[in-house]
Amino acid sequence: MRPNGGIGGRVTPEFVDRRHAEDARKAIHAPAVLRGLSQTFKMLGDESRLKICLALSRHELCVGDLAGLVGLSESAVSHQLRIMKAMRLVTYRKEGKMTFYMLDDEHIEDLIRLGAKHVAE
Amino acid sequence: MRPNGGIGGRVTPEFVDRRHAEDARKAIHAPAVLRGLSQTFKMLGDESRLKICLALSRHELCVGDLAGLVGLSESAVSHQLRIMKAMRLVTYRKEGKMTFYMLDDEHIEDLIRLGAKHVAE
DNA sequence: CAAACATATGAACAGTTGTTCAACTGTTAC
DNA sequence: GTAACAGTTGAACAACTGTTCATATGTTTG
Repeated sequence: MRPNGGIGGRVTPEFVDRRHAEDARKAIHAPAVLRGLSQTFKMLGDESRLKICLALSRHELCVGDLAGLVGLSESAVSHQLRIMKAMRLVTYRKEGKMTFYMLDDEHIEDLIRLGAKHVAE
Repeated sequence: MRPNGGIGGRVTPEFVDRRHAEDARKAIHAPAVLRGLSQTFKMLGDESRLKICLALSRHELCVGDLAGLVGLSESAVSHQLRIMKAMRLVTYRKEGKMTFYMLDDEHIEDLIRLGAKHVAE
């Protein structure tokens, strides 16, 4: 269960502080939830994707305008949008030769707003 | 300002939807805030770091116990803790040969809790 | 039909990331 | 002192990530 049988590192097989460790164990979510959580944060952990989310927070936008706003090529934006779509962060609507993207989840905006509070320290 | 002068891609120099683009521009934070935001999310975007944050949400813990809880070597945990310390996510307290780490910011827990809501869909 | 446009996509590439391994520092106990 | 322990650190490496470039798809206009 505990890796590192190497030269340095801990040898003791049990926890130093059993009570705290038990509490901590309970605080760690199930693997599936954990994966989803970290993936959601990872999506917002990229500056380009974060900008895309912010740009879409007001209205839907086409890929070209999105590219202009975030300062990326349309190709790069399109690649990111595909990932974000797969992660249920955005949806799209087709109209002629254009594709309009919009946020798929209102929670995302709350998440960014709360994150901003942390940054403001 | 808009990259991609290549073969494919948009040629139009202006925004298709000027109103929406203006609104979107306002919604995108200043570069410094943006960087801080994405870095904060990136910290939580790694499953190991996320587990460490969750484990520390109840009590302080020493490196060895932390390693046991998240299923990593102490070396790996120590490396992560160094990064998290630099990002002001955790602080530490030394006691003899042990080092006890704790969360440095109560906002982080709120952020994770809100993220969990998104995952629950 | 062809040309112009908006977007999508695949391969390739550079840069980053997280872990491991080995060695090292500092502390406690004998 | 020395041995055991707890933690830190640097180098190395594989895996992943985001962008670019070229090309492809589908739509509208003449």
